[in-house]
Amino acid sequence: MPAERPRRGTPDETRARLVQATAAELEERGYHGTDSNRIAKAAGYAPGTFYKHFADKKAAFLAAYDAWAGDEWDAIEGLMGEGLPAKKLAGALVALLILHHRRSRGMRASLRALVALDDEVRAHHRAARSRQVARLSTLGPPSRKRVREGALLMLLVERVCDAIADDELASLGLTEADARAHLERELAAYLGAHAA
Amino acid sequence: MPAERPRRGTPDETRARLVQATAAELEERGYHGTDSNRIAKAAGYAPGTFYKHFADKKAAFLAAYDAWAGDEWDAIEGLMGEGLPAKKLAGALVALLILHHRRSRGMRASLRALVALDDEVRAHHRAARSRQVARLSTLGPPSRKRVREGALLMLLVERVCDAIADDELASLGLTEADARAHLERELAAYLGAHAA
Amino acid sequence: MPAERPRRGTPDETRARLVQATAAELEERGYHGTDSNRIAKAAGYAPGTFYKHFADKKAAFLAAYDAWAGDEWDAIEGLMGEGLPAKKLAGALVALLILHHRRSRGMRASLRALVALDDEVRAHHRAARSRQVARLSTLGPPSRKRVREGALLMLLVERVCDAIADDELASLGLTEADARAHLERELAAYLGAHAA
Amino acid sequence: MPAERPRRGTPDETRARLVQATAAELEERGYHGTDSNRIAKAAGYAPGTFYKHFADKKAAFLAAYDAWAGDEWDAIEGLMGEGLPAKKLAGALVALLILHHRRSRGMRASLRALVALDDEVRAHHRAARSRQVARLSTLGPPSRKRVREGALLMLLVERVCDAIADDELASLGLTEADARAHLERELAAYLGAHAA
DNA sequence: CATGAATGAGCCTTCATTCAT
DNA sequence: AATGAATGAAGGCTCATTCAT
Repeated sequence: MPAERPRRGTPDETRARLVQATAAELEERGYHGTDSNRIAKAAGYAPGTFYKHFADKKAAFLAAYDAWAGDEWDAIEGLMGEGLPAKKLAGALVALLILHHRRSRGMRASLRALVALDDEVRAHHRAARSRQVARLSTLGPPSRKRVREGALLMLLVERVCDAIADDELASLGLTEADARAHLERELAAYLGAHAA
Repeated sequence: MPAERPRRGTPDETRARLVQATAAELEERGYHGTDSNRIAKAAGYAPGTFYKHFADKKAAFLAAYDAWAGDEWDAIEGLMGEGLPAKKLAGALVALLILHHRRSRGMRASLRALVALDDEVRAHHRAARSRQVARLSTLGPPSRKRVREGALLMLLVERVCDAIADDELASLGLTEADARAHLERELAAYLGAHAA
Repeated sequence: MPAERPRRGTPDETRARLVQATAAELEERGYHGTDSNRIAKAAGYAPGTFYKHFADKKAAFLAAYDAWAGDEWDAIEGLMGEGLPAKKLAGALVALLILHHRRSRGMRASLRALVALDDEVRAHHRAARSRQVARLSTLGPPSRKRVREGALLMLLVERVCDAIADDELASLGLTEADARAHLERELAAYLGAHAA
Repeated sequence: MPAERPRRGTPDETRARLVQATAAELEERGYHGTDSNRIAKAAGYAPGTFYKHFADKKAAFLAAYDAWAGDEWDAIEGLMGEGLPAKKLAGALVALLILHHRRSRGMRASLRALVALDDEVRAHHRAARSRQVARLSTLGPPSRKRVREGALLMLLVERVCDAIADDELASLGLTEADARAHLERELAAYLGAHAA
């Protein structure tokens, strides 16, 4: 389904379309399941255009990852700035994160595979991680202990959201309600302690 | 390093060597980073031999996964059968799991990528998961609540062990000691409640 | 290093800059090692500009070749018009030619490859060759024999200068002094016979 | 014209066919004018087969070059071992070399282009050169002076044979008879001096 | 006159898989 | 049971060239 293509546009628009097409392809077929020609075509361009905007396939992947991670954290911060009470906030955050993970199963799966095997992707991911922790720290008094708890909580939340997004729960004997409730409880505790 | 192998042996020996070579290659280069010829050579066989023992590359991967998961759970059950007190047991389990994860970074990364994108691998993985939960249930009184807690704990443990094995902790502002302590605490709580 | 250039100028200036950039790129990377976009950028222009001035890549190559060959023969004639004695003249000529070859390794290598395989380049080159022989003939009494000797001498000089410029001598067991001396002797003999 | 292909042969035969096809393609279209798929097909094989025998396109080129240079020098040595008188020998050598060059215009043109721009090819060529000079030295008393003369003669012979093979003579105002006579004279002088 | 985004054919190379021996 | 030469579809990437502005 080659999208309607503008015969000429600003580089930024073109790049944005390619990044989006990359994300969509990643979602549907994963990093090793698509190819740059396919991505270009999905965005409405010829193969060569892809390489005017990315040095290689990996670069497009990283750009899509950055866009995705950026969106997620913008949404998180937006939500946390609304001044909701801990319990409500926890519920809203969990809902937000699950939604986000549901929309990025393929990307997250590819990310893990590449992080484990590719040094460049790994370095990129680690840097993004550090930035996330830093953003987390700005959301409250950054004591060493709180950062520790926050980071560990992030890992839990991430893994459980993945399990939900990947329909893994049934095989674990869990329902989505179980999982949500657990996350909300843990999050509320973390957020409440901060408020206290 | 094409292993020097007896060119003839029982089919089971051959298959076992191929499975092991698959695991080793997976570890070093990941599923998309190796190829069946390479695996065959590493095991000391010709390319054709690989396809005498596996229908395709994926089948070899699944066999390697099964062997790996089986080993892990055998070790877990062995440890839990030793009758250690909750705290000691928690420490031993954490050590065991970290070790196991360290030895299977590549396999686990490949697993996640394939589970998310490949229906066959997903079905296989889900079945294995259910078996793991079942094994967990036999270790104590299988109340619904305990199974739930156990499953959620498994997810946490899995994710944190991955972070340790993948050297992800530093980017999260954590030390390995932090992570271990957290897991041991959670595990001990779970195991202690059971004992009571 | 995209040269900073006046974006507007007379077409001739633009063309001259492109020809020069072509020569420079040819030198550094050879005909098949550069591309028209690169040449345009090096000259300070956009890709399209290249094709406003040359029908295709080959045309730019031929223009660069013509400029180069023209320069060389102008220099040769300039030197020969100075009325030096045969021996001195031979020395000066050899020095001049070596210098010229040193500055055009890439161009000469590309030339040979294209002449052998491309009819258009070949025809162009043959025409240039004939002009060179004609110029040579004007430098003395154009007896058939002398033209013959001159042409054969040109081939020797060309090949030995190439060997010098390409650092090929060592592998032949020769020093640069050997090669120079040989050329100077042969040239002096040719020139001396003419004077006589 | 995909050649009749043996469904299975010894690696050496296959490789030999590929080397020969490489030489033929080089001849007809030059290094940058063919591609590995085309060579494989011309030899009667699929694309993948090419890469079972050569690491890359360059390796096949070098193999073809080695075969060509080896053949030429074997023929030269064979001739020189026949004990012909200097004059006859010179004539036979010139005929042999011209024939050889006529059959390898494309290869020689590609060689020069690659030697000038590719370090690996250059190193390979230089090593071959040294071996040729060494072979030349074994053909007579290896005084420094003789080696020098021999090497310079090699350059002349090479260039003039190229000019003959490339039909360059006419544009130089020379006939093939002129060129042959010149080479024979120089060669006979070199060989005669040795005999003396 | 010059731009530069876009093109798309095509090259180099890989690798899961087959099959005659 | 094992071999290993061979396959061939396909993927990553390049680059000469065009054309709307």
